[in-house]
Amino acid sequence: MATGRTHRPATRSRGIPEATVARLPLYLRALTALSERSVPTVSSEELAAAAGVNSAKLRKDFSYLGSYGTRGVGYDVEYLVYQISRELGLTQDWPVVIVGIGNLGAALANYGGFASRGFRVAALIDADPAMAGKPVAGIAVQHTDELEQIITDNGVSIGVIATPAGAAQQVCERLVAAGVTSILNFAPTVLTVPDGVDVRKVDLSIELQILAFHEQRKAGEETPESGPPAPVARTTAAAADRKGPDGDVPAVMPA
Amino acid sequence: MATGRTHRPATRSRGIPEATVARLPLYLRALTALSERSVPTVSSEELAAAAGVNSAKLRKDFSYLGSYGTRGVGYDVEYLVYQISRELGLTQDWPVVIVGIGNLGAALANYGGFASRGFRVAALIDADPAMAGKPVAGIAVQHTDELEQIITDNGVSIGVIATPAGAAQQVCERLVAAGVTSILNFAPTVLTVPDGVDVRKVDLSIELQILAFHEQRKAGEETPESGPPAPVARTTAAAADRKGPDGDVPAVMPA
DNA sequence: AAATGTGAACTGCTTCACAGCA
DNA sequence: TGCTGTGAAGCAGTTCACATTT
Repeated sequence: MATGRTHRPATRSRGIPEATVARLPLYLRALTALSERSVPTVSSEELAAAAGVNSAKLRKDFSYLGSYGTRGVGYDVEYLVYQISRELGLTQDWPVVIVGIGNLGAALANYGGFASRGFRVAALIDADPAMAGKPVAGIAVQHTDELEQIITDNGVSIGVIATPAGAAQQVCERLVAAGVTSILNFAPTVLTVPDGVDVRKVDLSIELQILAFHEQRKAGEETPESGPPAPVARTTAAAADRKGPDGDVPAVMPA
Repeated sequence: MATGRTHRPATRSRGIPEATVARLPLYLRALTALSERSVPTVSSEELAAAAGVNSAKLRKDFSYLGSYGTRGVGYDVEYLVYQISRELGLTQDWPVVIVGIGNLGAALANYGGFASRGFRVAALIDADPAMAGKPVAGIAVQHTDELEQIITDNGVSIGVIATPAGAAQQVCERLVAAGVTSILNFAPTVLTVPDGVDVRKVDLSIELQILAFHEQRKAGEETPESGPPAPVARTTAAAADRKGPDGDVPAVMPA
């Protein structure tokens, strides 16, 4: 096997827990809003509410960065904005390429919050020759043939994949071979990458399916009468010859 | 305070851990691919590889659903597809509305994997009167005024928010008031919802920022010489009057 | 008096390793 | 023999509660 991991092994990075890192952008966004309203200081309680977390967690998170608060007062907004930005590596500019300029790729290219905070769209790349040269979000689309050249010339280390699922792994391999070490994958596929390359995925249908799971349970609980929704009696029809502890066999697969 | 939580409190749902629920769609996708290739059975090892997880985790996950495998053999692909679909609530059809038909909303509407597996786009809604009536992905966009009517008439319980950040909370409240109990939020805002409503968020810039964090660390480690990247000497200039244990004050906020 | 920073307890998730079964 | 299913151990993340500091 090619020994490609798929997710970062959740190793603490320089002592900051992964879960904390994932919340820093949230805090940063809340702090930026406060900063724009010229609010000078904020308590863990207030900031936590704005970020949608609880205050103990927020304080613990900040404690990994250092002691940036003042007891009895709170946190200096501007100072924290800077510290978190620096911790996240946003004081430098990250050139990013987007591969696959369909509906989604175009939406991403047009997304404003992109350029604003440390990221810059260095190039848009698509496999369709008819797209080449067309401007999307003010940037001319380039053909996939030039992918390696673009990565190298611009020192790109972050790539966004917005291609169809079938093309994603191959695009991924070309990006990695050309020097990209962080990938944000919107294609509904598991990407296999070498060690040292980070992949994060965004997957609409997975999110919907998770929602459907909980939605289904709500429907089952409906009657606010019995406590737990009762084991739900999974046996619906003839469980017959199946070995499952319960459950029925479908005649035909749904969907 | 309005006592609105933001995230599900990670309560085990009918005994299935949240982390497991989040992986079921992944297994389902891998299994569906096997099913299409008419593969009859699969081992935990093979399936785990296809889904990008390790096999012990997969077996543990499946053990929460029941004993659906056969020792010495593996899992029956068709049977598992059905069991997972049912567990996720995909044997029924979920009507979904998408609010905010900009670049992103249109991309979502056009996304194929949507309709395929248990979800159906019941309506596209936008606040721009000029959009009303225009077909996107074969569906005529409707005006926000009709939101409540649409939700009620179609029995919609899942809503997708793809509006600008400023409009998201208000749209969210209208959706919830009209009966929606699950929301997938693409707007970069923290949504506040009443208990009983699930929110999941998809946020491009958060994902990029997390990648940037790790990318920055890679750059710091570059020289594979010293072990840990050395406390990085956070003091760059005059730390002066600041109380932080170290760290410098920026003259002007970056970004 | 107010709010941070943190040890300690707790909860949940992952991994191990092997007993049990086909 | 081969592979599942699962207790038990280990690890990461969250919450509690309070000593500490301004």
